[in-house]
Amino acid sequence: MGRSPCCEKAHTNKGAWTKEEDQRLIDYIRAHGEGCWRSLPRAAGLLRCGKSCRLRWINYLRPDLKRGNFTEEEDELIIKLHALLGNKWSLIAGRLPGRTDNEIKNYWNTHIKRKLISRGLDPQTHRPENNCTSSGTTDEQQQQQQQQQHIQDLNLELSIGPTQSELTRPNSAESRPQQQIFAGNWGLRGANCVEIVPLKNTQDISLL
DNA sequence: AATTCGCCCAACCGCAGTCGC
DNA sequence: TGCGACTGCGGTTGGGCGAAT
Repeated sequence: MGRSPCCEKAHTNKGAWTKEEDQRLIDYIRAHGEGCWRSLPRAAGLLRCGKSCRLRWINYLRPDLKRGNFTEEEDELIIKLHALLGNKWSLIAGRLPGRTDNEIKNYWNTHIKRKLISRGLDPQTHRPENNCTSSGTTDEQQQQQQQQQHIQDLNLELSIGPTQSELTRPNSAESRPQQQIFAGNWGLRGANCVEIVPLKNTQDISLL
């Protein structure tokens, strides 16, 4: 027996949202707030599953969303955060007000990946793709190496502590050794990565 | 003008974590 | 303590659209 489906698929709409559906969702959330996604579609009179409503709200309808192109500063910040956190899009989005994880993920896959490749860097590891280059490095390559060195110089040190619920639950957090990821001056607090905290100094990531 | 190609992004899917009973 | 329900996340897909031919 597999897990039960998140919703009754036979009676739900799929695909692009209509303006009317958007408006219903906005009206409902304005009146009742976010949450209870499972019961929201029925309460709001939408033939959608809760997951779909949540995604639509978070990625498209939320009033605090910043639409439009990413700035050069945002680009660099995403690159730094990705070097720090990997594909933790929700965490990265948390440091970019008005941007969603989906938006950043898409932007990464369509723009930044290519940007890094053109700099000769591996998009996943942020290291030079071809480290067996022979003699005669160009200025551009030297620049790339300096940039890579800059990322490595961040002296990243992440520490992951217990979540709030773990802290309040007996026999959980205190009985478990603290997990640490030595990745720089930034610590991740909570398994859900609720916040990123500076551990020593922040001068290398002044944008954060 | 018609067709093809490639890019972009909204939306879906499956999994894992968390919560409540 | 175990289990089911619910939520959130990351990977992937596919439709729309503009550029190229």
